[in-house]
Amino acid sequence: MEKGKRATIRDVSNIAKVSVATVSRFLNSSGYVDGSTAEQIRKAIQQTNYRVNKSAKFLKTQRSNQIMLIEPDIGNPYYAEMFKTLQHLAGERGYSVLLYDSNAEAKLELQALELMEEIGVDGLIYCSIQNSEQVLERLMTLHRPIVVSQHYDQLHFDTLHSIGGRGIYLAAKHLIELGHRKIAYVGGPETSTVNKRRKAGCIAALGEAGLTLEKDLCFEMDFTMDAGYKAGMYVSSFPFIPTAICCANDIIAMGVMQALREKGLQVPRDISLTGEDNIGFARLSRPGLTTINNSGGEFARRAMDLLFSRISGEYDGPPRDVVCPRELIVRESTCAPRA
Amino acid sequence: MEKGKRATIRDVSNIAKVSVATVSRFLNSSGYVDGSTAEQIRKAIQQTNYRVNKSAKFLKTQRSNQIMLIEPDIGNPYYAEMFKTLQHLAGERGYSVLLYDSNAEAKLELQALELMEEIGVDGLIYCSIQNSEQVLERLMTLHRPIVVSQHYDQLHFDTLHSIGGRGIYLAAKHLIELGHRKIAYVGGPETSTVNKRRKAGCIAALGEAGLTLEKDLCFEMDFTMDAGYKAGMYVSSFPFIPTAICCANDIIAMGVMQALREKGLQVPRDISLTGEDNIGFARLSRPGLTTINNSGGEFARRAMDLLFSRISGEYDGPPRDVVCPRELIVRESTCAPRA
DNA sequence: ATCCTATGTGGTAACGTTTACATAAAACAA
DNA sequence: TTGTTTTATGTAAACGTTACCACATAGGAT
Repeated sequence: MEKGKRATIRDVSNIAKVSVATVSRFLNSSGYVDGSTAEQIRKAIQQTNYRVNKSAKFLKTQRSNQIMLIEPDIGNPYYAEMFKTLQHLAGERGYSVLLYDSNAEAKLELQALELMEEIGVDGLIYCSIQNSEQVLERLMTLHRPIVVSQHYDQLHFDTLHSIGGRGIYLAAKHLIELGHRKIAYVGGPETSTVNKRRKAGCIAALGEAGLTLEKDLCFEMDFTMDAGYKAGMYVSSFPFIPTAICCANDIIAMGVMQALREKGLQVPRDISLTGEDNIGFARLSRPGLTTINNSGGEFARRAMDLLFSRISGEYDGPPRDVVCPRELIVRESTCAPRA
Repeated sequence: MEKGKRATIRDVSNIAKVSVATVSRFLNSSGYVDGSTAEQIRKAIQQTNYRVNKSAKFLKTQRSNQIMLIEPDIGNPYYAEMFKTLQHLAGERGYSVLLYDSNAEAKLELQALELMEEIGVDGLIYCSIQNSEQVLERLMTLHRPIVVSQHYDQLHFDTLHSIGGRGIYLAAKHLIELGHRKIAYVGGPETSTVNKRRKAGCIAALGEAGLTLEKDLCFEMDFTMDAGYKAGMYVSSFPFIPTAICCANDIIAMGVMQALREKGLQVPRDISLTGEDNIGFARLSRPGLTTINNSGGEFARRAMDLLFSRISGEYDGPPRDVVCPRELIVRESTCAPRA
């Protein structure tokens, strides 16, 4: 073995005085290898500091033992938790996770898919807040297991809509049951499918109570704290402010809360506030934010199950549509409106 | 080409009626290829939906065009920003970034290094808040460009200590200049090198003013919001509370702020508060947090420069030690103490 | 006419694995 | 004994690239 160069299986086999095939069998526990031989090989590996070359292995086996996660913003604690859990679970099965942050841009999503093909990952978990036709088409040409975080009427892949309208529906319903009638909605970009669904959830809850979402109480901007802050500043300058605000996620709600506080409005006395995602900051904020438990970790677990049942070949049927259950977490940011 | 299988360079060459060598030259712009031939190849690629197989390419070239980022907590916005910037910059040079979240555990860091060798990444950016001898040793056996986020007295790798004691020093100095004399420190785990440096920075500033860090005003727990919250609850129950608290990072400060608020103490009127990192939440909190600008993006940019100068072979000298400049950002969470 | 250089193309040996397939000894059954 | 199964090992052909080498043609310069 040359100095400075990486040891190969051949180096090991030479030192252990066996064939490469035997070393390979030893490494993969695939086939017979004698105890004393194994000991020789172990020594040789130790001595050479040998590590398998994954690329060569993949080339032969066509299994990369990698999965890819595409998500729009790793700065969002929801996705950070998802990634961490995913990495952990994948690790247990000998897989690693390739994270691609799409910044919510379709162009970058497409780039990620290119990369994925070139690398030959075994599966994909695709989370997006928009809905690019082009991406969808590309996804279909990928002949690999895929889990998508959105529901499609015509199912092509396994879907897991942890991000649907159900959560906001529950939150809005909670507000209505508390007695609120004038409720605002602060969501993400109008074009975002996630936003559409969440808004629809809000409207549905209002509808059941014979209420409507007033046009000037519906803010569709961005899934960020900044956007929430702006919406909060805006709405609190109205002559007749709503008694409650239903936000499409927690960080928007944090922004809104900030703005209200600056305007001298108290949550929940003057105005009730709800979020969705149950991120750490929501729990520790003051008042604690009433929100929807939408755990990135829980999503990761279910997505992993779906993905691996396909990768392992255990399941090979039609696309499945799994709904991530959700529950309302009532904290101090909501109460009955003042009479 | 078989149906359902991935197209190879051979499929392309067959359809375009040229040799694989020519196709390879075309793909890599390495060598002559006639205009009309190029057109044929282009068509064939289109038709077969061909994508290069990175593993095979790597096997031959020994370049993976991947770099790895190891960091302790992607849930921390500082690291999230670092990753995003890194992915962006790397993408511009045709590289992709493999993120490994170590959860601040040495065991996982070692796993990451194993993976890195097996995959054969071209470079590593290693961020850690501890200092495992074992990891350090392992790093030295890796014959690849490495950038480390800590300063070592004996330099073995390029280092970039964006995370040093300088920031806290500036913050503490700021507090002292405002007139504070009784200052508390809330940091991370005692064993963490980062914590040690930051604490040292705090002590240094105090020392210059002839002050010391009182033992019962020094809290070393964790770099989390929860820990900050606990420390805040604790310190505010003292009979003589300090007039200022110097936190080792922003999320600790957020936790402290929460606790103080619950205890009825006003920031900064009753107590001044500083953080470090300048994360988004710090800017939007109320009052805005006085902090140290320690941008993950800036770190990423510098780390990338260091790493690529080595990967490209442009630089091959002794290890370099780069200091990330830092600046105090004064917001509303600090003011002079009440007389 | 001859030589040189620039242009264009193909053949093929690696790169480091895995995995039939072949071979052989040992263990066991009849 | 003989035949069968189990255990143990080696040989060599892929996997999809790249890059070195050889070769061929064309156009210019001498």
